[in-house]
Amino acid sequence: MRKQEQNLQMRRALLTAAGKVFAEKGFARATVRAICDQAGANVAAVNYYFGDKVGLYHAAIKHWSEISRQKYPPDFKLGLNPTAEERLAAFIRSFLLRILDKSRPGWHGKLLAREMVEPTAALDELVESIYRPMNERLRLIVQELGEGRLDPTAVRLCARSILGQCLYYRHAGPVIARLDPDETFAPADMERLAAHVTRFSLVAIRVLAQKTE
Amino acid sequence: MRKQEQNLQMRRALLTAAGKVFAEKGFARATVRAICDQAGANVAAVNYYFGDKVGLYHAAIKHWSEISRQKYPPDFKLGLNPTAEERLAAFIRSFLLRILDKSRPGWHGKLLAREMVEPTAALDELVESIYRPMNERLRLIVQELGEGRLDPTAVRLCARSILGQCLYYRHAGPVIARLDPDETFAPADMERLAAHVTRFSLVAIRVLAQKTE
DNA sequence: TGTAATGTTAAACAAGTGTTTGAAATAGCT
DNA sequence: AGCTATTTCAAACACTTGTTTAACATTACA
Repeated sequence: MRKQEQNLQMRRALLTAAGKVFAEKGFARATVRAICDQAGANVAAVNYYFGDKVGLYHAAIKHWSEISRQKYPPDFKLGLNPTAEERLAAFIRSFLLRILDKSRPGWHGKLLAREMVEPTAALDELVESIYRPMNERLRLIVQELGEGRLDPTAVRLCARSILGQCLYYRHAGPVIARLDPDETFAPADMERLAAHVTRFSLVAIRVLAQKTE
Repeated sequence: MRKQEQNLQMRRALLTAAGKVFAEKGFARATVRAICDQAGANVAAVNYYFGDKVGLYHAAIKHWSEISRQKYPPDFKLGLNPTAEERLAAFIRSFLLRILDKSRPGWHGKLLAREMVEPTAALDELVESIYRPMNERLRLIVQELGEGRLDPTAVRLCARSILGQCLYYRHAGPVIARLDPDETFAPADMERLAAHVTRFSLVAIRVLAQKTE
């Protein structure tokens, strides 16, 4: 095997193992030994390829957020000249699917949830590359839905109300599982979820825009 | 000093120190040494009074959730025979104040947020003693607001939409701070926040109840 | 007052952590 | 083939962790 391939292959294996272990255990409780075992590598591999544990952590977060963004673009299934309603529906749908993804790209959602509760230096970069653009996109949609009758503060609050409804399923997962143990989260359920959040938010924004005129 | 007093006093000191350190660092990164230093106790104190580290953790969670519940009853400032709208407003207000409290009782909010991301055995008890009653109370309010025109699934989804809007400020705090660095969370701001969530949810529930009839 | 129970302390322990090291193995290249 | 650069490996290192221990101090109580 060529050296260059070998290098890339081990890097990938480490990033994959790191994504899994960090998502499961968090930064503190994840051990480089567990990650290296998972990757079929020696304990020293992490230091050799990524300098140290936090280097690997940053690389893993960046890697999987890239993957996740590619899999769930925020304008998924949108035609040309979509209405604000359609854009809101697409935004909520892709956001929900992204943060609740249970496959590999879903590690990003777990990693991010942990960053929220216990921020590291990685969060600053994540906010700029992911959250700020996303937030801006959502605010434009809300603003358009309000037809100019919502002041900036109201727009911001409404955007948060939307994000909060989605993120609840990510952050409060364990509580939901205990309160409603029989509930499933199959693809069809996800669509129903997205539909609810969309309708709930849509009517609220419309009525709020009417009232404050 | 009497032995009994001494015992209670040290228990309290440890619970206070544990609340602070666990809330700041989480279970894994919190060290019993840091807690004992904070409490002015010897390293062996934790094992003497609470058996081991997890024993202290459980005791601290239970203790501060008790304190928090006493400080923010869900029917705060409600008169006799309140309307569903008033009960919703009171619920949201006290919930927001509770999870965003920055003083000692606020440790409960942080501890709970950590339990969501990384559940321990303590979560089961917390769900039964806190979340299930709270969820039930909220569902009744939503049901009444829907005037019987919302099926159980819709009621559950709406209740989650409300909780999600509130919890966003707790879970996404670091992101909010980076996106809107100038924003303050003084008492007056909290009231505005509660007012927004209440209005947003109220109109959404009302319109949704009309549409599905 | 004297014995028992209770609380406190410093020291040590055993296990696990991230990281380093220096030798061995492999691939690249002339 | 022979030399160099890169990658792998087992072992060890330095450190922190939760917990235990056994001596000591204090209070309880007869």
